[in-house]
Amino acid sequence: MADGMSSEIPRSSSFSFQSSVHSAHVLRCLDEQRRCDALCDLTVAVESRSFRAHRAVLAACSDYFQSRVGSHASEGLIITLPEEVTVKGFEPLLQFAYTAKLLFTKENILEIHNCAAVLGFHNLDKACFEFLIPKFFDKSRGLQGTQRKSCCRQKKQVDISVGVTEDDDHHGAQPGAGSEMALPQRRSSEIQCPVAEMSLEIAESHGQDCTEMDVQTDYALPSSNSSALQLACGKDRLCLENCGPQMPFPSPALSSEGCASPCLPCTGGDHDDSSVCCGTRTEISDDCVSEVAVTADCLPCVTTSSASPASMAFRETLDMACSQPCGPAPPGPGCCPVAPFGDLDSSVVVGGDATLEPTGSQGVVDIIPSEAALPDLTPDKPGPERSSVEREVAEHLAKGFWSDLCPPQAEPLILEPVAQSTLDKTTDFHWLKHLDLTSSTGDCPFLRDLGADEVQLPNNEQGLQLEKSPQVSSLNSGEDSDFDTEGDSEPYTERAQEVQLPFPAEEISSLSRNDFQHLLKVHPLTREQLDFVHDIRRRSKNRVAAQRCRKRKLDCIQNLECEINKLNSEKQKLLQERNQLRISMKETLQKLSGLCQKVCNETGLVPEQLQPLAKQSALDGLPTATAGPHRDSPEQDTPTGFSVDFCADEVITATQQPAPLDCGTDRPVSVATSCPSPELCDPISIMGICLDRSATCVTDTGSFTPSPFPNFK
DNA sequence: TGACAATGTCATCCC
DNA sequence: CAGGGATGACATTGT
Repeated sequence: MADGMSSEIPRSSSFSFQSSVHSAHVLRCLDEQRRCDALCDLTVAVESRSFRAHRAVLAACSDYFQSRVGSHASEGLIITLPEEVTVKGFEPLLQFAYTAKLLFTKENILEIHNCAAVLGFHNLDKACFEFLIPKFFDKSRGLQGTQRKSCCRQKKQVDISVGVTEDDDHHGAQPGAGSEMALPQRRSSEIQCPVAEMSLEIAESHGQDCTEMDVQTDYALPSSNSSALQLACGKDRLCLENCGPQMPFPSPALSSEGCASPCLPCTGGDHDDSSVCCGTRTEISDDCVSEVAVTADCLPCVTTSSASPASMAFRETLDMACSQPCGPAPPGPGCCPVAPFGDLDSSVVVGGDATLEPTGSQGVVDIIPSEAALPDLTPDKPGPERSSVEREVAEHLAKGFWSDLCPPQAEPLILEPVAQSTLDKTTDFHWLKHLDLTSSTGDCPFLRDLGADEVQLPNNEQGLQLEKSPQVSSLNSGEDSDFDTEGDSEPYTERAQEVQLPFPAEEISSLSRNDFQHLLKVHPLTREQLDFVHDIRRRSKNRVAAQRCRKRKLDCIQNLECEINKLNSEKQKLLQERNQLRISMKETLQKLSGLCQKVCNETGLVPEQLQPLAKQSALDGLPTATAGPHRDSPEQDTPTGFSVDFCADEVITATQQPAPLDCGTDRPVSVATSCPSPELCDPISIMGICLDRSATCVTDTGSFTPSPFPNFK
């Protein structure tokens, strides 16, 4: 059985991990390097100032630098920018290049725009300036209208956030549009702008539609968040990346044709649903911050693809939210004000139900998994091809996944306590509690063990689910089948009619204990009725318990099989390691033999003259040297009682026959003091003996026996 | 028609 | 002590 399982383990599975926070981390590191002038290979001279930077970064952001640095290879390249480029305009652009954040004021926006145009800065011109500048200098709207409200009034700079600005505009324009409904949104914006300077956050890849957004909606310019755009693009797959701490909801303006930015290639999003086992690409996508794509050749089908109901439901909800009339209507849940770019950490609770709930004021998208969607994550049957490898990969990826969400080096998020607590939950797999792991996750190789071992529901919660959840599980679904199945329902029904139960028989098993007792109190029953009711309830409960028990048993068996596979693979590894060590030891021995021979030749010593050395060394360093007959080779016994146990081929023999080798006192290693044969008297052979003994001891016992010839190592 | 798996039920133990 | 969960054993049913 175990062998069968073992043989079914995909031997050549390939996996890929894609982290979208990586790019942000790299960018952050580059920015730090720039600030420290580390690894900077370019000096940009602007007016009277000079800026150190990395040419690769600037070349990647600017056509101008691309053309200027492309042909230069010198380290100390200095580029003097044209006169029309000013420090006031260039500095924010440089910062943008390293942070994707553009800090600007009304005073320097034009200069920035000018510099960006001259330098050919990507993703800025059409993306923002065509949108921002008219807003700044549009008399009808005016800067006053764009100023933030209470939350950001203390800012020294003119703080412009497109989303918030328009949000405020909106509030101002339609004060009567349900102030109560708008209140949470306003609170949200208050929460989300505690930063000293509000920066316009431009996603590098979703640029060119700000104007459209301007036309269609003024709410939420998604922060530097291409993922939201990708989501909103209505592409076939969920590909959310680089969400900020508060995931701005995709603007309806961007939800369809408005997204000009190419969605990043989401790995494996094109495959169909979870119907194929071999070659299936399994994705674990956080839908917001990072994406973990597991490509396994033969993993069982646990594919959360775009076609799965879970993700479909997710997207449907998003679409629905996107289609909300965010423009003139009061801001809906999806219309979050722009969030500080911050770090690419996540406060997004990921799940399957795709109900995007702004949890209070923090604007966190809280996606609660749904029991209805969950079964899609699980194959119908537990496949025998599950292995510990899968589990390990899943756990590893899950760990990396969440660690990606919460990189330890990240700056602390500015979150409401609620948001933080939500985040805390995410880091602890608590979100999985929302999944009905107690029932059917055993079918899911990626969730089964989490559900079984790590995500044990609290007792009360579990009991709640078992007793009250309408979608309790496949196990409890049996309760429903009590009265539906042909075998049981009719006798129950008939019997219920016979005893004239005053309440439906279904209630007997579906009610909790207290409710059941209350029911019995409310309805005075005869003895016959009471027996019948208790019988039904007992059998129903027992039926469910039996199902649970069987499932547990199966899970236990599978876990044990996984354990067997794991141990087998470990054993194979160790055997390979041992063989390699033996081979290397033999090579070392051969080299040593050559060296000894060389020593003999050069010094003119005969091998016998090296015997005292060998003897002394053996006595000093070889603890197993004993004087006694060799039990395996008595023919090698010497008159003095010393024997030489040496067989140069033993290494190879041991390699071919992995039977345990004796080491230590069982096989006394002795050194000849007299030479029964020239071969045994060869010092090289003697050293070889010792080394071989030493090697045997190391490989077989795991303990290291010091070589009697340390100088020859 | 027998083998096998799934499921229901009962008895029993334990909490 | 009653109620309920867990589990082994057996019976039944469907494939």
